[in-house]
Amino acid sequence: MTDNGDRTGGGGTGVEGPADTVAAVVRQWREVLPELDTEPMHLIGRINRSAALLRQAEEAPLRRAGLTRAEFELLGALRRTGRELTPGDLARETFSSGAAVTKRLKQLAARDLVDRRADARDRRVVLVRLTETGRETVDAVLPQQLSFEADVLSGLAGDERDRLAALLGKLLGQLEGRIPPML
Amino acid sequence: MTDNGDRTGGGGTGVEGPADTVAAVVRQWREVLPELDTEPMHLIGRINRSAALLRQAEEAPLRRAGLTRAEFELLGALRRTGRELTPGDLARETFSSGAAVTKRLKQLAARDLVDRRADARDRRVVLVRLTETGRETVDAVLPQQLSFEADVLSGLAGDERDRLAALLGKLLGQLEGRIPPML
DNA sequence: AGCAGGTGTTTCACCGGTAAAAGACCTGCG
DNA sequence: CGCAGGTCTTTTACCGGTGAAACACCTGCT
Repeated sequence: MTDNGDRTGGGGTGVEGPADTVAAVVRQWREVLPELDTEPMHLIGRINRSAALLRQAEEAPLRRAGLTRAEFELLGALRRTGRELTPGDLARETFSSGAAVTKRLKQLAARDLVDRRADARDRRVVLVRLTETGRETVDAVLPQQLSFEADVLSGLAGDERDRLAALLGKLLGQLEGRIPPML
Repeated sequence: MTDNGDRTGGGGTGVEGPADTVAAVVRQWREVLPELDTEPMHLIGRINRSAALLRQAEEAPLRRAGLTRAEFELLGALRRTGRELTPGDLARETFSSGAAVTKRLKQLAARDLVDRRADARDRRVVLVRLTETGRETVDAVLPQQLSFEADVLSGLAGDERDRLAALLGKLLGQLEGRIPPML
């Protein structure tokens, strides 16, 4: 029982919330299909769009370092766990297929950013670790990412950020609980 | 399997915030690079992860309709504007390259979901519109998407949703203002 | 009129991702 | 022991996306 979908309520045009792209899209849908409850779009559309813009913006520092986002996530997983990981681990950490990981590892190894060695106990298993340059690369790029992120987020007050993070955490909890086929 | 599964023992103190994936990742970074300001990660990591999970979850109804997400967005743009659009328009609406739009249009036209005709005034431009079946397809899928979205969002109280949407709108405003190289 | 330069669309060559099969190896059970 | 079945990684075949070039067409200037 979602509460009444039509929250135009006050009838006022103009005194709307944010004038972002998503709001415009939702408005179009409402005009064409007024019987639909378009409320969820505001939230989910904004999440998707924010994510897309953030990714795109963060591409810049990565390109400078000659890295793909996916490659960086792989290196990041190695860096933050501080251990050697197997390709399988990395696939799980980065939410991508094993095949993709293999391909990336091949390239990263060719550029001497990671190192692969066979596991002694189980020769099916490969152990991947950062090389010195790999570690340096991550440590050089990450602060740039973070400072960019902090910059973007500076448009929100500290407590707004906190509330936003908390609410997203709650939502994410729902999502991760609901869709847990993997992991 | 990685025999050293001692992640249980390591982090025993449980009274943390949301127990989502992002929190765990941030915690790892903080341990390895304590001097970094990892605050932004909470927010941006959650946005990215939520977006990824949402996309993945919404893939299901789309597959049932035999559509890709990108194809659906293209059809959706046509549906919600209610007009004929050119490939260029569609590229801008769906934030993808012209080449991608051309490819998708070819497939959608082959399946008789869209219709292309040359513009009379300017024979360079193509006008794309939904066919009857195209319209029906969108109108059948969209409510499923929305009801799924409403379902996911039902974990949040109404005012939480509103605040979340408002905060994201503010953030999105910043982003769209900051990165406007395109559009 | 004719052409230089601009715009809209498509084609081309390539890149990275995936699912499924193949390959290599372990392990437990008869 | 020896092999059937499972696990981990890589290979294969293909798919969709992109940037840049090609193509087709318009328009303004001389």
